[in-house]
Order: sequence, then C-alpha cells, then structure tokens
Amino acid sequence: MELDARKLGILKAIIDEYILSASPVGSRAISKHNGFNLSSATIRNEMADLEEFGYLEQPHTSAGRIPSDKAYRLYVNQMMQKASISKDEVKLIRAHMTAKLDEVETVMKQTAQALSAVTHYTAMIMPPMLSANRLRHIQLVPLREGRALVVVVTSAGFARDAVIRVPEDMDAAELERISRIMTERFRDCRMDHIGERVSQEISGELYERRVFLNSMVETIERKIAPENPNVQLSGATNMLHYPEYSDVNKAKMFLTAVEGRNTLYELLKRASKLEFSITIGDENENEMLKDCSIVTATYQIGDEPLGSFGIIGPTRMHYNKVITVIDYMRRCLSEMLTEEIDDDSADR
Amino acid sequence: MELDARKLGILKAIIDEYILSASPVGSRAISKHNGFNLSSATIRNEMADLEEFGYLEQPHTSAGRIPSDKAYRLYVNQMMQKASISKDEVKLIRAHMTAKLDEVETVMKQTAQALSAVTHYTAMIMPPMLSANRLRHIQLVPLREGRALVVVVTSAGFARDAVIRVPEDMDAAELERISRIMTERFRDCRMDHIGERVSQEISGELYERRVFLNSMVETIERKIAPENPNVQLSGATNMLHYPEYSDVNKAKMFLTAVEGRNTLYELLKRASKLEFSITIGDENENEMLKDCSIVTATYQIGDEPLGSFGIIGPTRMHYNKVITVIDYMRRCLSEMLTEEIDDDSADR
DNA sequence: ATTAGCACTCGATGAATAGGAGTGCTAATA
DNA sequence: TATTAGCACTCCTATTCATCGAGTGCTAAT
Repeated sequence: MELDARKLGILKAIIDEYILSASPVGSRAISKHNGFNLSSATIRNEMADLEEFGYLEQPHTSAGRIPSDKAYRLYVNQMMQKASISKDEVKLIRAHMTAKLDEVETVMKQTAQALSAVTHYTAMIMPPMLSANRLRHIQLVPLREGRALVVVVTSAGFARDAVIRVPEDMDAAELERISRIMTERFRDCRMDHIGERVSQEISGELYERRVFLNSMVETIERKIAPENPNVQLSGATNMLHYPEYSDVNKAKMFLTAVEGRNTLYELLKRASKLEFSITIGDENENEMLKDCSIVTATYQIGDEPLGSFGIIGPTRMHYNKVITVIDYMRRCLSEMLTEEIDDDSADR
Repeated sequence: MELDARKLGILKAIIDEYILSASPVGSRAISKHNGFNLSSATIRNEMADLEEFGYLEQPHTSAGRIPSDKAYRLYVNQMMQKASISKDEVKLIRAHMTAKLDEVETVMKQTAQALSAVTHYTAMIMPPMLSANRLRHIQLVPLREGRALVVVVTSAGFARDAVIRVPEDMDAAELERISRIMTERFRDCRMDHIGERVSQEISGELYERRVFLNSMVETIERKIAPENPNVQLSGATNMLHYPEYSDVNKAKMFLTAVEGRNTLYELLKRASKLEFSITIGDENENEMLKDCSIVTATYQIGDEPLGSFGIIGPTRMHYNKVITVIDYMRRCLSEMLTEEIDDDSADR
C-alpha cells in the first residue's frame, strides 16, 4: 500500500494533467511532458501498480488512466501545492462585494456570485443560523387592530421580524410594557432556549397573557432557525461547461439535486460544524452528488460560527485554487459581517 | 390571409398533435386520427396553403409540418378550448400552499413550487412591489448606541425593516417622537414619493435632523423597491425533460438566461402592468427566450396590483392548461395575501 | 531496473447503405 | 370543381462496416 516517491510523483502528474484535460492520460504523455526521464514503458509499469492499489482507473482497455476518488483524497491531503490568489481574482471578488450596511441577504447573494464567478463552479451559501446567538432586544410594534410586528435583535446584531396576532384588548402601552419585561427577563438567553425558558418562567403579571406569549415565542423561533432557510445558489449552470456534464441526463441529475435546496441545506448544516471541509466523490452522503466534490468553510463573527458556504464541482476540480479562494472568502465574509455590526466609523 | 373553417380545424389539429408529440406531424396522421373524413392528399393541399400563409413550417422537405409562432398566437387567441383543473391538481396545489401567517417570502416560494409542480414548466414569481402602496406607519426602534431599526408598514399591510445608523446624541425618546411625527405627516403618501416629500417638507423641529432623515428615507426606498428583488424561480430543470432541450447547448442557454434573475425581473416588471399576458416565442424581447413562451399574471390585494408571476415553457406548451392553472393560482394568491392581511377570524 | 519492440484491444470516425416517413404532382373520380 | 389514389422523389435516420490510432501488456534485450 505504501507508495514510493516516484509513484507519488507520477500519480501527481497524472492528476494534474487530468484536472486540466478531462480525458484519460496515457503513459506517453507523462513520460514526455514531465521531467521524469523515464520511458513510457516504465511509466506503464508504475501505472499498472497504481491501478492495482486503487489510485487509478481505466475506462476501457486501450484508454489512458483516470484518477480514482482515493487518488484525489491523497492528492488533497498530501500532494498538491498551495495556490495563490491573483490580483485579477481579488479585483473580481471586490467587484461583487459592494454590500450595503443593512442587508445581510445581499451579502449572501453577492458572496455566492463572487465565488461562482471566480471558481467557475457552483457556489452555495447558508444564511446565518442564529440559534446559538443570544437575545439582546425584543420590541413589539403595534400595527393595527389585532396585529403587531415583533422585532428581535440578537447578540451578533441581527434583526428579524414577523407579523403576529395579538389579543384585541392589548393596547400599545401594554405591548411596550411586555417588550420591556421580556427584554429584561430573557436578555442573553440563547435564542433556541427561549421557548423553554418562557414556558417555565411565565409568572406574575405576564401569566394572564401566556397564550399570546407562547405563540409569539413560537413564531420567533421559527423565524430565527427556519426549517427551510434561503440557501443561496449561484452558477449552477457553470457545470454545463464541463465535459462531465455534456450528457443531458447527468446534467439533469445534478441540477435536480441542487435545485431542491434542502439537499444543500443539509449539506451545509453538517459542514457548519467544521471550519473547513473537503468531500470527494464517493464520500458524499447524497447519492446524486457522488461524482462531485464539495469544499465548504464556515464564516463567523468573532468566535461564533454563523453559517457555512462552499462550492460544488466535478471531482476533477482545481482543489488548490478552490481552497485558496474559499479561505480568502471566509475571511472576507467574516470581516464584512463583523464590520457591519461593530464598526461605527466607516461609512457604508 | 383569411382561413376558412376547414383550414382552421386542420391547423388546430396539427397544433394539438404537435403539442403532445413534439415531432413534425404529417398529413396522414391528421387524416386518420381526426374526424375530418378527408384523404391525406387533401390535407396535404391544405397544409401547403397554411405554410404559404405562414402558419406552418417544414423542418425539411420530407418531414411533417410544425406550427409557427404565428400559429400559436392564433391558437391562443381564437382556437383553443378552455381546460379545466382537476381534483388532483387542486390537491397538489393545496399541498404546497400551507403558508404561515407571517411569511410572505414563504408564500412566494411555495407558489412557485406549486406552479412548477403542476405545470411541469418553469415557474417564477416576483415579490410584492410596494412602490404604489401608501405609508401607514413608521417606527424607529433603538437597538444600541448609534443604531436603530426602522420599520415601515404600508397600506397593504406589509412590513419592511432595515438597520440604520443614527446620530449618537439621539435617544429613545427622540426616536419615538420622530416616529410619531413622520407617521402623522407622511401617512398615505405613496412609498415612492416619500423621498421627494421629505426633502421638500422638512421644517420646524425636524430641520436639525435633516441629514439623518434623508438617509433614513433613502434606505426605506431601497428596501421597499429594491433594484434586485428576490425573484423566486422553481423547476428550471423541468425544461430538461423536453426534447427541445435535449441539446446541451440549448439547455445551457435557457438556464443561463433564467439564472440571471434580472432577466426575469425585467420580464415580470413589464408583465405587472397587465392582468394577464401571453408571450409567444419570437414576441419575446429577450433574445435567449425566443423559443420559449411565457404566461404571466398579476396578483393583488383588493384593487392594488402587487406583483406578477408566471411560467416559462417551450413554445409548444399546453397553453390552455397553463392559463387555467395560472388563473386559479392568481385567485389563490390574491386571496391568501388578502386574508393574511385583513382576515382576523381564520386561524393560521 | 529499464527500455525497445510488437501484437493486440477497443473506442472513435466516417463512408456506404437501406429504410421509411412524408411530400408534391398528376391524372382519375364523384 | 373538389377530392383522391398513385407514384416518383427527397431527405432524414439508423445501421453496418472498415479504418485509424492511441494506448496497453508482455517479452526480450540492455
């Protein structure tokens, strides 16, 4: 199972070549192109060994070899060299990232666009998950008879709102009073524990309003950590440029998998537990993405991880480039969100 | 240019057949299948005439005929019979439309999904454009040092919010006072005229806060009628099922056109001026959609048109079905939004 | 251990062919 | 005069077959 230096070198050369060309690479190409100073026959022998070890595959007898998922795994773990990010790419990213102060949604969208534009793969991003945030402020704003707007602000500075129904006999003054008491009493409570806390701790003057309070809290929790958060997707059609998807059925399968945003949400939720993750082909849980690779990272404010994002591409992916770009974007995004919240000097 | 009854009948038969089969229809098929009691030779003569008039086209000499865009236009204007909506379809739609009281975004998404699921084409929907709405209420909620949330409620009952920067020396009481004055003074002003009105009419005690007020109003206008509203798209991949798009390049073109949501926004914005519109093939402004047809409708609350939605499909489309479904959805959606706003008795 | 040489495999490419759906035209028919 | 049967013709589609060449595995020589 151990590969000596030469085998590694050959394998790397094959992978590099295949990533560029997308077609099986033969022994001759390797013996020529790189500085190995070995004949094609020797390369062939090595290739046969590499195939036996499971690093290479042959589409058919008289074709060259293509790397297996196992080979890509080895490649990203040990072999590939770091890529750097070019001036042009930075410029391209900056061009997309002209977010306005007040719109997280826009930041999400633009990040996804930048990412897909730079990598030419498909980008996805999950909006901030606020469950781990803490409550900072609740405000009830009367709208009209029987309706109010509830606004919740979290420790990371995000605001969410929802229209709720209120009892007919509840006037503006009482809404204001409830806002004050709730804010006071549940400040710094984790957002996903408010429901519990409220149903335990309602007492005193709030008791007679318990039905209303429970329904309000239920609404808040639903908005804060919705079941179907609005995962942004960008560049799904980029995949159609790659020969892997010149077959319409392959393309259909990929696009279908990706259109049902739930798939992506599941994927990104799982990914949000790790700072960085690379999933190659077969390693994917999702049957329909077994010939894709996925690279994800999490973004955060301060120390709090908020959500994750990443790209999907063919297993034959420019891993090093993608990793560099994603790492850069992760810093960009975290900075941007942090700035938006905390920084008071910079304008827009 | 005038077509007699028989020619019309034959043309209709051809269109109906082509919509089903997607392949050129020959004279024999028409003479057999329908109750014309005419030989294929007669049909052929008529077809030659119809071709001369521009209603039919021939892919090549020895193929059958396919309808031209002009023919489809005639078809939808005069010839097709109304379709009805089946129990199953209603059930399917209902299954998607389980919206929660507080989430317009969700209603949008689900409408799009229902529409694409029922028609098997691509559905799109534009969220409410509130420019024509009138202001009902402005509320500034203090968040923390130097930041506040501005909440705007419109006549149709929609709430929008944004985080804004406020002068350091502005306290909660003043925010409250400004809210009250603004609401009082600009109530019932059209949302897209507020900027103007404010910059003209700031006077008295508000004058010293004019910089702040202008920036606030600017933010409001941006959120109320954003340049890139979040057009929901659903079922783009449905198109890949149709033989029209078995060519990867065609598919790529369609998906690219549709992925840049601006295209769709333009399209829907234009459509929102009409209660109902059908655009066939060549009639499309957009070069990339010249072999698609688009059916749109507007939804509203009471009399105010809020936005529009529709489907995109191949020109060979089940027009009657689509029209029926869209009309049904239009009523559904308008009811749903109206209910969400006005109705107080129904639960969730 | 490496390499030159060679027979072999197998997909890709393209020409040749047959098949068939559909047409337009003509002449016969009601 | 309108309709139709009949027939030659067109042109797409599918299939077959041969050729080509990239690439392999194996063997024997270095």
